[in-house]
Amino acid sequence: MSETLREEIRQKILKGDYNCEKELTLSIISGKWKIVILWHLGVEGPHRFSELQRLFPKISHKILTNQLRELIEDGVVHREVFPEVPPKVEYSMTELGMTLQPIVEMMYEWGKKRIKQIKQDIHSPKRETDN
Amino acid sequence: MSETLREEIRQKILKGDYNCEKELTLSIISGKWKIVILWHLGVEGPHRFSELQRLFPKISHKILTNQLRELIEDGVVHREVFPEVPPKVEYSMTELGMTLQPIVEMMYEWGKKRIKQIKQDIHSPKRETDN
DNA sequence: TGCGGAGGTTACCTAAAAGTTACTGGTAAA
DNA sequence: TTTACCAGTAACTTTTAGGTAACCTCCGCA
Repeated sequence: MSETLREEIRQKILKGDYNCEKELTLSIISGKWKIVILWHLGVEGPHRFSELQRLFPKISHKILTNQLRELIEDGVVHREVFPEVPPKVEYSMTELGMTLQPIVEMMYEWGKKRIKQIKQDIHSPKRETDN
Repeated sequence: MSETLREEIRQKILKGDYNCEKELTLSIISGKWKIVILWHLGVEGPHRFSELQRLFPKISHKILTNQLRELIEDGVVHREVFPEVPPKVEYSMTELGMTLQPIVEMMYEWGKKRIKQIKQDIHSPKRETDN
């Protein structure tokens, strides 16, 4: 069986531990590196492990594996091993994963705008009109 | 000064601790109860503290305060105290918060669809065609 | 024979998030 | 005069996510 969801999440669904369906979505993209990974795979196409490592120099080896595995278990990322001389493993978005892209995209846009605002607020004198 | 962002997040932005702007968005909605809170405030309008408590019986008093305060600090939720007999405090979405609604909505829709799929998968025999 | 590159695992540690419990203060109704 | 309601705070514990460092394998090559 190809897994489609982390067992832990499946349990939560069955037990009714989620207050609402959107928490499932959040469960899947929550993780310090997951949306960035999703974004790169979604926008730029497949990447191998070492490419991802280079993309995020601060992520540790283990954590990257970890984040990737969870994304795979949740069915949004696909892992393909090429039986080659030095092993080659490619990660790509699944069809399901691609359906997440619009959300990731919106989060990107929202964050970009918000950060712009914030930087402006920092550099311009604040008014004390509200509070 | 009315805060617009948790200090901790502001620091991350300034220090370049985010790999990407979308992580800011995630920082704001991440939290076990935040999107549900946002959803209710956004769709149903203002709620008082005790109403939210009744909405989510499993959340503890302190955690609810906590989640609300972070949402307030991040500028997406507004807190209004009515100086009344038994204290009354109302929480509502800010304008900024409302701009998050489409994202919350999409996450809701995505989660709903996905859970439907998963429940079907659980109840119907699986094919072993892939993997 | 022993190094290096690719991807992976394990044991362990730390920090942050979530949760519990018990307290505050004011008033209104029993 | 005691209880209940409403919102909040402080002290403390538990859980979980993230992170470090060391190890493994397979093969190819110097």
